[in-house]
Amino acid sequence: MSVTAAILEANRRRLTLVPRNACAKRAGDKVAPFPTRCTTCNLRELCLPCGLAASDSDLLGGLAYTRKRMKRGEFLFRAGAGFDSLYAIRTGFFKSSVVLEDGRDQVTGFHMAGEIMGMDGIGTDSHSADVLALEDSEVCIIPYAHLEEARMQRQLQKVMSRELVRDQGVMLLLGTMKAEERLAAFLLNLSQRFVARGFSPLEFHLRMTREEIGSYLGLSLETVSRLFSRFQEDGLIQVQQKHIRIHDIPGLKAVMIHLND
Amino acid sequence: MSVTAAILEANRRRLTLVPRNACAKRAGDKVAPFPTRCTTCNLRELCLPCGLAASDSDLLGGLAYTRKRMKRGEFLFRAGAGFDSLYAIRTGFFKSSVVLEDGRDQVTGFHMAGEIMGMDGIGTDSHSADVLALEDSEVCIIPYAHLEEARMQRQLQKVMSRELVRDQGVMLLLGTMKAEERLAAFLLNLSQRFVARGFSPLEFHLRMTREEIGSYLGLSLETVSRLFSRFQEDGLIQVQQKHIRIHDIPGLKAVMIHLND
DNA sequence: CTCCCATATTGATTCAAATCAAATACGGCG
DNA sequence: CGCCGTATTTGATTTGAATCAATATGGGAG
Repeated sequence: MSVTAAILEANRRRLTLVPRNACAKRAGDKVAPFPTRCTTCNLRELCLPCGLAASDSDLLGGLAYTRKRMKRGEFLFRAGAGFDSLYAIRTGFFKSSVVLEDGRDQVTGFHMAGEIMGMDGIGTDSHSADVLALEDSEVCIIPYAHLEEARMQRQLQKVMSRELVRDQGVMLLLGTMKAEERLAAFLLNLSQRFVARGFSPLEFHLRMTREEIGSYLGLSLETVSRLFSRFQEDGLIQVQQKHIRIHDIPGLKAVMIHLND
Repeated sequence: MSVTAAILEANRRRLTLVPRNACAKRAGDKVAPFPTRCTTCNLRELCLPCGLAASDSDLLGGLAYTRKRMKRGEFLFRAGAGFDSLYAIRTGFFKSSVVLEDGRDQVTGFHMAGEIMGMDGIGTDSHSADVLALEDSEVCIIPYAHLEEARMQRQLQKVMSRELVRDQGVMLLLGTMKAEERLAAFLLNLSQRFVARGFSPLEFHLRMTREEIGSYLGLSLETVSRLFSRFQEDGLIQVQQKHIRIHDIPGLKAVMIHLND
């Protein structure tokens, strides 16, 4: 696989794993009254890639987890909070970000259904980033202590490894790409992630603001806005506020890898 | 812990884990004739953080691994190569990098004694980055398939999680910091990693070129060179080619978090 | 020991993107 | 339904860093 393709693929592959058996319910708020069983989850396809798919249905059969509903604008966890659990997104959209003392912050990722969040907490037993719901969402709570099954451990390592590869892609983007290349890469990445979830790859709603896109891409919000306008003028996309329609995927790829010299 | 401190700490904590028992020797080249035992390794302190330290000495006792010597300029592995093993650095210095089609490349990390490399390969069974020895080095080969012990699995997850946190720090650096802040953060990070290994935090030799530093920091080599000169004029450091002497740690921290407005 | 090539420094100029500054458009709420 | 605050677009200007260019320095090969 080419490196560019690898970057594009990275997010699509950031798939989910499932927890070991039913979790203890967490103290208090907004959790589902009963655990949800993995066998009836409509994210099964996305949630059980590679190793844990068909061949391990015996394991799958016994799995269930506690859900938690989140309102838009609510934090799943904050940097510094203690680490207990991983979170698999059932529905919704999240952003993660880290903050510097002086207030500058950097969006480090956007997350959608089937993806795992919270792995930053494993190493130090506390989270290093904030995670915020960008729309009303629902997550599965996967207590880390309950991940004992060896197949689960391996699966988690795969997910974490892919996250490392995805981060390499972001570093490449931030370190070597020009503004227009960054935005093109961003749109292509979103497109691939949507199609992997059964949504149209050519038409979707952005859940984040221009400012959040800019933060993620290391650009000012004005630059993001201008680039959307320019891409539209060039016939690559159609933009109306947060609604995006992609007209020319090859054209965006050409912008991204700078073939348009 | 503050975010800035977290960034600085991230690399220091990127510590090693040990493999499960003696590994089969690999076909052919430059490996040590006999496996090296963990109990006699002088990186033990660095290699066995947290959970696997004193309390797990029973596990430690049985551990040994195959070593491999590397010459400066040699690749440990290339992007696309199949994944078998993780590598713990015994001695030496490495850089990892990813390459885009058009030749642009990005240094994604520098690695020194006690750190683990190769975790990018776990997710897809093939490596996504190149890893190159920047000086004559020696690594321990840790076949991934041999990591069965649950404590080892947990330990690996901790190491990978810290790598994720470290990457967040790099994204913050690339996404929000100005050139001088990036170089200050880089020097402070190196300083902390050296001191954790028993070297002076105030005086060290850079193993990488200005171009490699620039690539890692998302800057041109000329900018890196100019900033070294400016830091020297400002009395923060003393530079003579690759030899660095730090004179003012607080000053560098002030540059990094932009307190000098 | 000396030559040679890669590496590093420094200067001049250009350029991409940030910042500063309005104006406009939405979306949520009373 | 209209108001208000937030988000977005667009324009003007500044600026930080890249690029282009010319030396200088040093380490390694022979």
